[in-house]
Amino acid sequence: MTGRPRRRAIQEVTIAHVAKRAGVSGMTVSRTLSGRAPVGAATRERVLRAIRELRYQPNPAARHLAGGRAPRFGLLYVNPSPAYLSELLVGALTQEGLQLALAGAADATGRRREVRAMIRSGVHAFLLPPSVCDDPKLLALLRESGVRWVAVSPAEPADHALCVYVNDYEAARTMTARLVALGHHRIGFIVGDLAYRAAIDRREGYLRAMADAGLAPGPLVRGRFSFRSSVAASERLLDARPRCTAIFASNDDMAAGALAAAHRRGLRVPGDVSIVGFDDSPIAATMSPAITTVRQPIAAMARAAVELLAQAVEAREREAAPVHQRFDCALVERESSGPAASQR
Amino acid sequence: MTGRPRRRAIQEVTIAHVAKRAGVSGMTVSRTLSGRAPVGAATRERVLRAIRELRYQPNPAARHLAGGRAPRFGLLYVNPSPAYLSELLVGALTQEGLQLALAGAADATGRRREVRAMIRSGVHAFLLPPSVCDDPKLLALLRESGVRWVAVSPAEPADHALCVYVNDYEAARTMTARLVALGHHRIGFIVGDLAYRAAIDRREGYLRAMADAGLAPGPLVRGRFSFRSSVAASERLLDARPRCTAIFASNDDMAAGALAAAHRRGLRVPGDVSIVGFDDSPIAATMSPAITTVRQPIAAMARAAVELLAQAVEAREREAAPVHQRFDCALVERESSGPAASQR
DNA sequence: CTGAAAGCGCTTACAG
DNA sequence: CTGAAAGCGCTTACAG
Repeated sequence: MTGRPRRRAIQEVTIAHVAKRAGVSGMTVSRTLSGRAPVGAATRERVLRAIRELRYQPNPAARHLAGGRAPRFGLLYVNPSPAYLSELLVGALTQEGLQLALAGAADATGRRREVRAMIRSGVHAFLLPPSVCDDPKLLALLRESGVRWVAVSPAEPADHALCVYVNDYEAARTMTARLVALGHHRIGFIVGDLAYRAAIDRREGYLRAMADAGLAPGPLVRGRFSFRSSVAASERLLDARPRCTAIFASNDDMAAGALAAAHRRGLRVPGDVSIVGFDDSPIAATMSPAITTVRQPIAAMARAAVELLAQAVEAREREAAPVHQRFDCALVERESSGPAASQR
Repeated sequence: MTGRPRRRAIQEVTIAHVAKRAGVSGMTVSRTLSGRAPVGAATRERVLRAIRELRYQPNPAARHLAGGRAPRFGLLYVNPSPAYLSELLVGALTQEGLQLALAGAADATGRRREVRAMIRSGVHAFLLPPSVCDDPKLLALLRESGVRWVAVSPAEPADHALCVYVNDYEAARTMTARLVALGHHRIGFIVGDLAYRAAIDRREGYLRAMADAGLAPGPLVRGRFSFRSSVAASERLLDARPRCTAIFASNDDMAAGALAAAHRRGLRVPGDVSIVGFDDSPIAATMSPAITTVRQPIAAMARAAVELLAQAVEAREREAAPVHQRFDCALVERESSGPAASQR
């Protein structure tokens, strides 16, 4: 007689069920799944079929405990835009079974304290979004602790063994070229906060495209990435003569500010002036007219970042080969841009 | 001699270290931590001290495996605002060691498929944000599967054993009363999409406050929660005579639309007309003037939701006592509201 | 009030 | 190419 089980299962189908059905040991199932050791072709087939038939799904907690795989990752965030954070999280959490510990201390000291606590509780690796990944003290702490990290859009890719980032330069160049193709010759540019690499790269991309088109760069004014900073800057831009037929703002908040400024001046968008932004933040689709902008593949970057990290942790080498993965942006053409007035 | 360990530890300090230092068994440490069984006061003290001295942090994966605690939760999302989703995630992930599986299928059928897969992989319970929690077929599936869920701001709280929601009615009443206190007697209202309970409750709260103040409800116009829908509606509101001195929009996107309409009409905000919204979405702080609005404690609700769910799962009863937890909103006064013109 | 044993589901050595 | 054993860190029965 079977004594009643001393413990109740937490999962209906385990590796043991699969093994039994395939007529092999649990080991072989594990190996088939991981691909980390040779398995005979016929055996492999039987195992895979059993997995399919039973709809087996491995238990991440058990994997974590047994092998230090299915790692627990930490994500530190500092006051990012909510849209950015949510895309980052959605992208990262796509990884099946990933355990993510979040920390968002306000100051750098608190952040280091949280990191220490996370490491003690078994966090294997960290995902560092912009600005967090540029804190040298934090990086030093991670280095000492022998813990891995991947930087997302860092200021200085060279500081990191693993990083994913976006080609701001190329995207700004493409956007500018698109405006030129629409017949715009005088294109104003609103610079962002030059403390960020992205602001610099976007400006460079714009300048390159203007030079390539044989055009004089339109007036450049300085914003601080905020709606408010942009309104005044945009009014200066709109008052300059000859007037710009297009304005390229370094982010969407500033593009929205330019839109407001244009409305105050009684200008139609895009009839009198085209306005474009960067980031595809929620405000871009919300405004009326909806703003043409550049979309970063944030979720894809987060997914790739998690993937890189998982591989690095699995490899278990002290110094993995550095990987710097660059992602391309996409133009999102909406209503705020159109042919230059002279072309209509 | 000590043979080299056959396996490397994945954690520096485990429950065994704590037990040894406190001179007790691992069991006693576990009991001290869980509070699920009596432990002598003196023993308890020693254990707690050892935990502090060694900075012990329990391993969530081991807990999950051993007890079915530290549960794995699923979060289904459907196209929410990114700000809402990120706050929800941040709030939920506050729970130490929580494993969260995300799914965001576009259609209801895909969603049910994802839910089935998650259940098979050991997800214990689900967090259902608005609109997902109002899908009867999905609820039926969860019910059949014997799985728990908590609804966040459902249309019909009565459909759920566990839910957290916000007091939209009360918040709208408070906001309206605040405008009245600022001297506004003619307050226009932009209704949202009445398919949502929130839209209805906000309107009712507004009407209640006007009645309480002995004021005739100002013109009510209909929007669809979008910026665009609001611009035309607001222009009608602003053209009505006697003119409103304040406009209360049922969400921030519509308040931003009202702001744009006021600017087009050459009206100053809040000099000529006050404009307020609801939600404290990113656009509210971005616009200039920054929009006065109502802030929902989304992260706190998510935290509470996870807590409720964890308790329900732990209790392991088929039918836990229903808990409907209501949260209060906070007024966020920014620049877009001020005293009525007549009061200045 | 406290503990020795068994087990959660998986993977890593170690053998064949 | 395959498997029996041990173990990851914790908790749940079962005894005292």
